[in-house]
Amino acid sequence: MVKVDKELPVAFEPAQPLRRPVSLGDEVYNALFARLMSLQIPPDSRIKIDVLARELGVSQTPIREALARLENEGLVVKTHLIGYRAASQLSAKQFEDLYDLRLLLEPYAAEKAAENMTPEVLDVLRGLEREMSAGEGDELAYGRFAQLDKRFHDVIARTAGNTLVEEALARLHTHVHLFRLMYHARVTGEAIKEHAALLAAFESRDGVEAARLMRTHIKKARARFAARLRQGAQP
Amino acid sequence: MVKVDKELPVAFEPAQPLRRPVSLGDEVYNALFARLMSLQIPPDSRIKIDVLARELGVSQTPIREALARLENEGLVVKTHLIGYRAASQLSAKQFEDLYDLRLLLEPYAAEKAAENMTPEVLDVLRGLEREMSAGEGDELAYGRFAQLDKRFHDVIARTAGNTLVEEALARLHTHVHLFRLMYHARVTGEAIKEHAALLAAFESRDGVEAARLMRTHIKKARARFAARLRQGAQP
DNA sequence: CTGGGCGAGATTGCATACAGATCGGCTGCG
DNA sequence: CGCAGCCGATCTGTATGCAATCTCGCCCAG
Repeated sequence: MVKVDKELPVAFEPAQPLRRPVSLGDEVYNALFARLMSLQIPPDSRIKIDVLARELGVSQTPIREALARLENEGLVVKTHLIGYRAASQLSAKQFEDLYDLRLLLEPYAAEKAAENMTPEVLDVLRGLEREMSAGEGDELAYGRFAQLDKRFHDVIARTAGNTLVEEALARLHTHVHLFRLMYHARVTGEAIKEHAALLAAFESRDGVEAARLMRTHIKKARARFAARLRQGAQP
Repeated sequence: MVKVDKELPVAFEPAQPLRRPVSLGDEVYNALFARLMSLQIPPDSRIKIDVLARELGVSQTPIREALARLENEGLVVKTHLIGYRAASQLSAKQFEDLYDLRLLLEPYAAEKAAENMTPEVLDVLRGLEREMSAGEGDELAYGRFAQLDKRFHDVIARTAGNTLVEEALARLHTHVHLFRLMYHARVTGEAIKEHAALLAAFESRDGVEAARLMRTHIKKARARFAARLRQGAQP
């Protein structure tokens, strides 16, 4: 009981001492996650446990476990005695809520990240920015841009050093990703400029400036999608 | 018992067409949640599926489902081929992270709540405050105070109208609750005064003031627990 | 006599197959 | 055309075999 103080620091050690074989449930989770993210399983479509079990060649137990996890993350919804189905597309209200929350978290993350910035992380961020710039103009590669952008923000969140904030943001980003795939606003040019400005703030470790830039970045991103939404863009 | 939990959702979701029979998994979840919250299952202790199955008189499937949900909420952790165990007590670092996050979310929630405040919600909040004041000085009833305080904040989060923020905060509050039970700082007097001030801001629908008051309330709460932590208080 | 390494039994979770219950749709009758 | 009842599909929950881990006693070296 009093060992709490001893064990907790260990939980933060970077290296995992033992590599356990992954559970089937995890594999199923990853498979489903990928299918949802690629819209291979479209929103609102039913997800049948036994079909998946046959398809993936496993029993129903790991499927259930994976679906339970996905439900908690809001990617699928469950109705008792009816079954699971992929979550609906975000409504306008949910979209606003999501960006409000991002506006609360991401500037903070940027500020902390700027303070904790290391040359290594900076290199990673520069690399991601370079890849995003390289693909500019290529409309087909938008999915790739979205992935890189997600990574960019995830790295910042991780560098901030607050695990809870990092997890909360990771959760949001998956939804943003789905939203993007449906209403793919091809406004990568602006986003790239905003990322570059952020990088400059990170280089000089200016937390206040990084927070400010992130705030405007998120606001502008929201505005870009909101315009798209009002136009009634269809997938 | 105040029907806060029942009445508020109704206000936001007017018509629930059908009351489906609750699934066993949900019941198991509630049972486990209660045991964890009451420390009947202490932190770091192993949670054996088959033992629970016999104890609750159900099979292993619903137990697994409940545990999967609890894992996503961070209340239990799973190690592949080892099993589940109750989550560890928060470390000092995690405690700081948690309060940083609360500081980001709760002032925002208070501001929005003030803007959306209705007489009905105000009544509920007043009722909760009254109950908390009534129990003042009674050390044994601290667990009860903690519950009321949690409700108080939950109602505010719900009134803010941002579901994502509400969910994020709900998640944090469960951890705060556990933390409190271990290091029960009996400083209810101060908290009650801060709640009263908040109520005044809600009455006048002053969002900016509510946000400010909430910020100081959270900061002071953090300071109260931090002092307790440094003293090395034991459960 | 003490301490460390090793292995077998017991324990536990993982995965599968199966039975019961419920829902939704289809068909046929009024 | 509408409604009632049946049937297939599907989910929920149970029982069981299997694989991996942990525990603890044994043996051997120092």
